[in-house]
Amino acid sequence: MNYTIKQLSDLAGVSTRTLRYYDQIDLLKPERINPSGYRVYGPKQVDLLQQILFYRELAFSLKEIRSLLKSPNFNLRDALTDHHKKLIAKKQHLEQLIRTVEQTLAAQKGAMQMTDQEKFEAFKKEKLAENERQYGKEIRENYGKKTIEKANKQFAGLSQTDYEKTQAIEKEMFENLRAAMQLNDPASTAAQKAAALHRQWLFFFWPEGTYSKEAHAGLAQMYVDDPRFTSYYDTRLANGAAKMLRDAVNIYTQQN
Amino acid sequence: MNYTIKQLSDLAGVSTRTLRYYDQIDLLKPERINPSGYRVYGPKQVDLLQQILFYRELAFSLKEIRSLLKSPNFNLRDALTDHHKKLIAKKQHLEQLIRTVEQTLAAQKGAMQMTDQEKFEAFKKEKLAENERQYGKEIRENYGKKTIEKANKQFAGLSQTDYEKTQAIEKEMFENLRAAMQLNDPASTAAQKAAALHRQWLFFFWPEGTYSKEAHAGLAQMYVDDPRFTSYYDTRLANGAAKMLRDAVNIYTQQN
DNA sequence: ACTACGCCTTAACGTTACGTCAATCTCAAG
DNA sequence: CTTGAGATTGACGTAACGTTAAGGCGTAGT
Repeated sequence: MNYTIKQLSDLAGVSTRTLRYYDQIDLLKPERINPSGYRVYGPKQVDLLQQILFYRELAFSLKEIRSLLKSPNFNLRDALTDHHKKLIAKKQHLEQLIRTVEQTLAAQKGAMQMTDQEKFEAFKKEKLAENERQYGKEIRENYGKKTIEKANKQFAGLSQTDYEKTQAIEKEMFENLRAAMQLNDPASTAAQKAAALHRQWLFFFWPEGTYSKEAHAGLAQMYVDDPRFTSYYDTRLANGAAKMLRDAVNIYTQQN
Repeated sequence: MNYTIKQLSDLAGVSTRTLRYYDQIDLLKPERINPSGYRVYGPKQVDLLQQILFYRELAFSLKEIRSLLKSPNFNLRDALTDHHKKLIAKKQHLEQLIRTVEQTLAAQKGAMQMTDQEKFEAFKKEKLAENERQYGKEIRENYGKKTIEKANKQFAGLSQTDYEKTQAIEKEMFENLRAAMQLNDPASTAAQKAAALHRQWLFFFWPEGTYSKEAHAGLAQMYVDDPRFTSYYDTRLANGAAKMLRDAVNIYTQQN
């Protein structure tokens, strides 16, 4: 039973290029070469190819396969054990990746819902603060203090008491975050308190049931990745505030 | 805050080659080039690099990252979802690989233990059969039938009754396998019966507690991969017998 | 015999994300 | 002025083939 390159490639389900390549790298040489220069494969080559493809499916590199099949004392056991370790490591890496992507996705979702209800609340608040800085005096003069506070509450969609709570929580969080910045330690008590307060703060803005550790950690990551978010924190405290909060939240969500 | 290529590379923890490459592929261009041809990076580039590295950690390709960061309506959500799918697929593939490697390892282990107790039993049996064919008559004449049977038993380390059981089981298995070969269907009742009998047969030879589905499936795979094993089955029935048994065992171990 | 068509050959570039020289130029310090 | 660190471009190497390109067999139909 002799085969041309095409016949063998059809038989084994690989391309002819693959077989030529295997020839080239001395992995699978044809039995002989006919007068016209054609490669001729015999049954031994068929068997060998099967072996090769078997190990290839196990994601061994061709170089490894060559070693395995060539070395007389072919140490399959060790090679398999070693290979197994590598695969496990790869898998764990992949799982980490997937977790990160899920976090980012969750944060995205959170952010989307926020923009759905009229853009990220932090921006709203920022705008409100800006508005007040710029026009507050004027408005207050015209309509009185109560009018503008009421407007602010409505803009954020919060009740009077809730609005006051978020203000207080955010203030306290910033204080703790400032302390954490001085300690430069995201694991410090201050930093962890800031993370916990951030969580509390989020509960006022995120739709019910939206909160999850992943979304929280993901959002914190977004604070660092998206310059618009970063500025919100960095301008209020100092450069690196967003990073500090992210690191604190990462630790916080991992521990709780 | 301007940086030379080395400074930025130290800051970000990547090589200068990487930065030159990113420049080359239009992923991250320096802010400007100074009169001596040096690359000069500014804060915007630092931010961009951070973004790039963030997505790179998520295992996005550089091409994808470029699209993500360049397109104005950069659709992170869809990209992430898509990416997530790919990662999951990769992970499942890896898990399949790991299972296969584990099966192969388990089979190896089984085979090793067998060789530890004097080489794979099937070979022993083969040798015994050969011995009997070649010298059986002579021995029988000299020592009588009982002597040789006793020798066989001892060789395999089995008691008299166990020895007879294995003989019966193997015979029945071969009959079912033969039927399966004619049907050419590893899912057929005959094939599945053969697989079950093969399992029973193994129990006599494998050390207690050694049996597992993985080891069983792995051993069956070895029957196909190792020509010595293949021949034991193929010569007793027909070409393809080892494959049929493997396929049957694969189905069997998956279903039970 | 001629031609067409399928299969064969080698050669060589493309892919990914850089690592690693090599040859040469610039800069700051001693 | 020398020296050594750091800068530049250029080019090869990596893994496992896919994909042309240009040209030589083989055989079947006209």
